[in-house]
Amino acid sequence: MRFSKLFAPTLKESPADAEIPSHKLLVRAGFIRKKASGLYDILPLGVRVLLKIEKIIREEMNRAGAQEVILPIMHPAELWIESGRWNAYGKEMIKFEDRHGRSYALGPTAEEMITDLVRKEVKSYKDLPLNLYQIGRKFRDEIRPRFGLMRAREFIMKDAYSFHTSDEDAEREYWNMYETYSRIFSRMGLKFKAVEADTGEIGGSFSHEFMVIADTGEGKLVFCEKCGYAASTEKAEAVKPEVPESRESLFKEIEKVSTPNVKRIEEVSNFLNVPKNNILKLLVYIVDGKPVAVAVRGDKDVEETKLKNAFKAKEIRLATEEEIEKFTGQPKGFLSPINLPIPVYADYSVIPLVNFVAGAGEKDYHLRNVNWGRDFKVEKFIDVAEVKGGEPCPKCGNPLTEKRGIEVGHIFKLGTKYSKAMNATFVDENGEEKPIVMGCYGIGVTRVMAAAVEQNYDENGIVWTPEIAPFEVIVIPVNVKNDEIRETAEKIYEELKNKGLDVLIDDRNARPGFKFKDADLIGIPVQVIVGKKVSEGKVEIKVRKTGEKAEVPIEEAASRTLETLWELQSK
RNA sequence: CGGGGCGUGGCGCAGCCUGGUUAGCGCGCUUGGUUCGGGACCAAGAGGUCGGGGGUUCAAAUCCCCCCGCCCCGACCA
Repeated sequence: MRFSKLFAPTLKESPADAEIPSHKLLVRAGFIRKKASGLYDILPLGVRVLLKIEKIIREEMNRAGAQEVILPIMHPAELWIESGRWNAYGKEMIKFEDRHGRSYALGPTAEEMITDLVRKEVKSYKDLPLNLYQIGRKFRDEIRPRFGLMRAREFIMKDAYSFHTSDEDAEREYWNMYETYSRIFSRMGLKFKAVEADTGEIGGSFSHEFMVIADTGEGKLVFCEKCGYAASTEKAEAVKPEVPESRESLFKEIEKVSTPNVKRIEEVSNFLNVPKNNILKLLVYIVDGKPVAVAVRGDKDVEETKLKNAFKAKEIRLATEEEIEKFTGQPKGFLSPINLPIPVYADYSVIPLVNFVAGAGEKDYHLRNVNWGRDFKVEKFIDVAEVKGGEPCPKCGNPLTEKRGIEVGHIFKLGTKYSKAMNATFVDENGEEKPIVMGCYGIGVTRVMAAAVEQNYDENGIVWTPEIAPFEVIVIPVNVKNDEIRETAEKIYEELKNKGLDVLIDDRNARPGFKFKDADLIGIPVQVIVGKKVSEGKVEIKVRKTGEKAEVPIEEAASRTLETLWELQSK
């Protein structure tokens, strides 16, 4: 490809509406343009990267035995009504009608569509197992699209669905996909972690998220360097503490203290000079319409996904101030677990607490030396606090490491949720009709592109790994008006193309500095710079990532470039 | 949905508070020339319904109201 013909409008300045590096750089370097909130034009450079990402995905999915299909983006409403998700999926789904008044949705995911296909065509155990995937656009009307490609309303996803005669076989495929995903992200040169995850809207029994480690990630994860345990904080389990021996003997008398206008844990801690971890934080949640009190240690945060799961609830939310007063008869900010008219569920972190501070149930007062069991009843101890770095690993006890990550892949073992709802069955060896057991597996293709940038950039621009770079090499003649330089560059360009590389030649009549800036910004991994030293028979090979330069004889330029790429890939 | 911010040539911004001639600046673009190893310089140009609508006023980019778009924070610590 010749740069003079390439539609890659680069910008000197970052767009005003971009916040995170991947968004700024992808726009600046001419990979994407915003069309509207959460909607992006993808320009040729962006398409090149996406195609490379898709190529790796296809190769690995095919190798794993999956087969590609293309399903409509327009989903008939009936299927979603049948699965019960037409309303359950909610406002995130874009719905519309055709001229006949028939309802459709723009597919946010395709369990219904694929299950419909398979239930019609698959009748016997002999047709199973089956793993079908597609790579295409998905639509989700996000509450708040943000961070460029990271959370867009239209995006490209690879979604795969597998079908099995048994739970065991579905599990086998689950791990097959786990391995496949690991290979996919490794091949892309990304630093990632597979973490145990919540199953969320999709449902199913267990799942893993593949997270690309990056500070700007929306997700948090913890992992154990020792035993390999890794989980999303939406899922990570806390170690259940022992009830302290003879704790009753330590109990002191409750003492009521005046705490005028002191509400927040931070304020209480300072005012009473008590560490946050000896204060009870009491929250009122509305769990599927019913109020419950949730107690956690003062220095902990409630992880709402864990809470939702602990109650097997459909919907949970914090109570409003009015609701709190209505259901508890106590003022917000001074809630006491004592004599609460609603049940108190306590997080594991409350178990070891003795003589702690809690609200007094009346304005401007707290209590010291409160003890669960003696002063109030705990309905049940549940694990609902967010696990943080430094806390013990639930598997081996080693302190956990905490990182932020971008979810680029998610695999689920679905079980029979959809096959039962949609009556997708097969006949087994004994002539018995059974529901098909399913799994599903997604990769956010456009998000991978953003995540890759988020993980690989510097002050000069993007630094692509060779595997997904839009071009593997750029040949830069520093002055195209100099015949010797131009001709040498053209020769090397042809040679590199003949070696099968994706190569760009910057044949623009521009100053060298201008070309260097663009090459760095776009992030092409290897630059072959053809300058004045051609007269001495030499050109320069520069590695974008490290800035290392090597002078090589013209004849070796192509082979040395190839070697350089090899080295970059093996790292 | 709640809160905050922004909207001025293609891009990034100033001007607005305190209304007053031709609405500025940098980048980019066009033409000519000089340059040519880290986003050159000189000269001459083109390009704007100041997001939209309504209002106040002799006069509105500027003040008021409504709407639209975009961004950020939040929808959590009782």
